[in-house]
Amino acid sequence: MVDEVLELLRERGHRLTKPREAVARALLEAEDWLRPEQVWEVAHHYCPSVGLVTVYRTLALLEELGVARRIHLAHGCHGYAPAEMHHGHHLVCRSCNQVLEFLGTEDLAPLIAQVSRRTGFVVEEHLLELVGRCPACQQT
Amino acid sequence: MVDEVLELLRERGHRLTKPREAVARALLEAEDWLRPEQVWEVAHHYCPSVGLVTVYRTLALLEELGVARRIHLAHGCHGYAPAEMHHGHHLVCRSCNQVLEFLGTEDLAPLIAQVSRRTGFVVEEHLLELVGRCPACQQT
DNA sequence: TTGCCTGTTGATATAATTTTTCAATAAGGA
DNA sequence: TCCTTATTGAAAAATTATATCAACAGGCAA
Repeated sequence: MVDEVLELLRERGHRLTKPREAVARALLEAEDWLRPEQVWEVAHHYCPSVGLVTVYRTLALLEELGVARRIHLAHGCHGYAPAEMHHGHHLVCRSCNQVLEFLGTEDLAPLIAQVSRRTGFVVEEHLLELVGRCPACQQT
Repeated sequence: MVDEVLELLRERGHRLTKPREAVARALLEAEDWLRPEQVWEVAHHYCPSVGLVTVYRTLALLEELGVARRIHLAHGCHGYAPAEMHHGHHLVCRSCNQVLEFLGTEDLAPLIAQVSRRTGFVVEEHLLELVGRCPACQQT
């Protein structure tokens, strides 16, 4: 899994380094999306010397390679999820900020095709965020 | 238009102030979404003394009232659009960052209803972002 | 294996954006 | 008009992300 990413890096002419491996590993083993700083905490475990700056750089690189996906959060900072995990969309609770993934990408295909036809855009990815209140937070 | 917002503010127990009116006016007359600083520039025109901090506070308040909608942009900062304008979604060009609005909310209604039923979430708003390349940027 | 070239890194500084603090101000009811 | 208190604006602080640059290390060639 991580190996495939490292292989991809090499193919594209990037060097294989410990920091990059650590960041890739941290992201890929995530159960959920992580904020850059959280990625850093985990990556740190694999490569103690890794700096936060490199985490940012590597996440951007992984996004470019299609391995990571950037998520836009309600409160302004960014999160990243492994790309294959994020073929679903997310559901954010406005109160407790929990994020639930749900599937349903195929429902959007016709819409995307239509938009693409009308605007000339090549749509490379999409993000559907539903914001609301989870069952627990509705009771407040 | 602005009057309705002011009325809504009063109904909810908020005070009617020049800065709030200026921010509401700036946002409502926008052709497109604006970043907080852009809102400030326009609001400034209606209330020269208004500070950027108040713009942030008022935008948050307007969002709470359902008058403004927060938009999550690719590069991390936020933008706001009048709520009624933003019943469409947006299409972001990865290269030049231009944002196009497009309609199609009704297509999502069944999906939202289904998710709501399955998860127990009350979905209050949604955001669909398509990211890709605009016709001009495809040629690079 | 050794050495070299150059892509990468990490620390620091910097930038950009948003939030907090708090004294002064002004809205709106009495 | 007066009083209470929500609201404001300026400055400071916090947060998040990026730029700079000398030191380092990956990987190819010899």
